Amino acid sequence: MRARPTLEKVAARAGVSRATASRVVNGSTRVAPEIREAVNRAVDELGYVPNQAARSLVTQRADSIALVFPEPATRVFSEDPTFSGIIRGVSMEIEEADKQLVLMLTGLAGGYQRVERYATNGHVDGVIIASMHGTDPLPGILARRGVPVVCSGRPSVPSSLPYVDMDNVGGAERAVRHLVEQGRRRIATIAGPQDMIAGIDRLNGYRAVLRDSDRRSIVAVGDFTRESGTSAMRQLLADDPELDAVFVANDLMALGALTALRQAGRQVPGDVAIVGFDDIPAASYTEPPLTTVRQPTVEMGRRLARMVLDLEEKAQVMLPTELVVRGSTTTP
Amino acid sequence: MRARPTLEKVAARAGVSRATASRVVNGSTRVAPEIREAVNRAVDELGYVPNQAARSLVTQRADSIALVFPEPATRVFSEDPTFSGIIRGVSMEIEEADKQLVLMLTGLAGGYQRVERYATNGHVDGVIIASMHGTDPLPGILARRGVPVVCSGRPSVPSSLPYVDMDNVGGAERAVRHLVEQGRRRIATIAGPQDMIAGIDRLNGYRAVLRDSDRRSIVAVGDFTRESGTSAMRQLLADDPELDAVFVANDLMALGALTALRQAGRQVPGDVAIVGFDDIPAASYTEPPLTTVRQPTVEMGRRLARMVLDLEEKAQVMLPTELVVRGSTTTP
DNA sequence: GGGGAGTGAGAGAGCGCTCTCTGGAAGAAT
DNA sequence: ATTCTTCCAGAGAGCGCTCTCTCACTCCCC
Repeated sequence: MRARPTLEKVAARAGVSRATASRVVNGSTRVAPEIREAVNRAVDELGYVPNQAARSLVTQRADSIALVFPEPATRVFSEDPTFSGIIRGVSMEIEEADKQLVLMLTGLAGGYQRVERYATNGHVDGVIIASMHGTDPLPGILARRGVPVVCSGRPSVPSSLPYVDMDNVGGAERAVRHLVEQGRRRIATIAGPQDMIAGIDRLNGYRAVLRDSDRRSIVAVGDFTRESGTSAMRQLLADDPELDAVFVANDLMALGALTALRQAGRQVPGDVAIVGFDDIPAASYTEPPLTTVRQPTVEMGRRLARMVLDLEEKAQVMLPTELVVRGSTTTP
Repeated sequence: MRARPTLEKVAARAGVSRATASRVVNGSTRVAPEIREAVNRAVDELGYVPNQAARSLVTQRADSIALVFPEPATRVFSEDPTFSGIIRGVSMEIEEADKQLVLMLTGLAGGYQRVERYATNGHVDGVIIASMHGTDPLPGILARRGVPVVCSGRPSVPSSLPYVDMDNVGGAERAVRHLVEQGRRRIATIAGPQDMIAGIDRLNGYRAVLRDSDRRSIVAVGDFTRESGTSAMRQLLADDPELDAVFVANDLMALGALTALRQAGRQVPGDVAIVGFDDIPAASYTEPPLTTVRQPTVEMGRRLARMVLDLEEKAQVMLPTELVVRGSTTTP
């Protein structure tokens, strides 16, 4: 491998000074066309690529941003495309801005310190935290340290930190209202973990609609895994065998609930209608296909990236969710 | 935000030279205990974190490695946990080595150039390419440029580049042999794309066993998506209504095939036995649960990372796969 | 024609760090 | 007591780049 050429070499070859070569490489307009031309030719001939470390050292910018996934998230990772959607969205924007994406899956122990150290030493220009738990201390720590931070999901304690959240409450309301409109009387819910904002909000949405429509709420709590959906559904059926609908706080649990309903001999949607949340690919392929609430995950990733890159103002943003009606709540 | 302290500041506070402070920070043993102590105290008090750019500039190392996913991979991403397994494995090793993971999802246009430029300018110490297509030119290009490269999956053109591959042939053979042992006579296959090494190898494994057991092969080709599994299955049923087993080259297509079989009124495993490949989570939850071939994806990620980090010798490695027998091929 | 404005290119000072080289002190060997 | 080792700390030279400052030159207007 030939040694990588330096700006010095390019300048020598083009017969100009290093400073001028730098100007051309960085696209300054204040360079005479013929000189610009000569430098560009030298760059091409030598295959020159700027050394990022040297550049970062003087500019104090890293041209890369970190995307942090706390451990609990990575576990769900495999079956839940929410995260891959966010990654895709973030990646697109980052790529467009010609920056780099550093992915950090914070391990079990010492994950925080690692991210904190990494983020505060000028490695990255900003951090996106795909935190599921609204009480995560990391965003606050980094913000205090002066690192630009944007969170996916609203922190559960009010703060001034920018975030991009999904309209979980609205989505849940629309889902439950849909069940009400279908004439369902006894509408239960399988809620998500109550230490995650998504879990809390979706339950709140459910409660709000039931209150307005004068029905009583029937609640079981799961942990967003398929298995927990199955056992929560069993519990609901035991608690209230007459229930005729269930709003499940995510699709994975809904898949589990579907299994429990089948085992219990309940027809879907005949006996029990079911709505999920997330619109994962599998939701289209269940029998019957699952009515669910779609989230703009890629868009979320894009917005997160644009904010942290300062391409748009850092703010507290709520993205709309959308009800996707399929066979699990209506007969064609 | 207070400015980040430099080594100079730490040295001044500890009353030593910058060189000595550097020695302590980098763990040299040739420093008197009391001085080491003093420096460490200064580091703590000041909250010093080394500036990576400056360090990279002089050491010529980047302390980070890139994980590249070509576009076709990212599309499957969402439903196929193979990639998240690899990411997890890579991430674990990288974290252990205290390096960073740069994730690059190469976009549609100009993805190669971008990765090439990025990797050859000293940004990263090595590149892991999660290439699905064995003909990908990127690994060769980078290797020629002197960048350490390791591929996931064997290149289809023989080369000396190191890779970590799954035993696709062996897995397919075991799967098909399992069908033979179950007394199945007419064993079809839904093959994967024949421009991907996994697709080719799995078909070869199928063919080898059929040849040995004196059966004729019945082949349809899909593209690893669920939909293609459905239509390939329909085609197979049309081609040979008497078939009593099908080996499907991945689970996603197997899920699709299951749908087609159900629609065609075939009992699984009564009329038709079915085996998939990958052991995605959904495979445990189909009705009946899917017999499939499990791949050590996390292990694959680890090995890839260890090789590119030079923690183990770069070689051409084949990881074993494992047949997981479930209800889609046997009745309890 | 002279002075000021404007423009383009070079010189050079660092950015924060590592690492070699040098020097001095202390202990071992003669 | 003197020389030789050994060991540890400091001095200083860069790593490759950006960016300010300076200077030379051209152009224009009065």
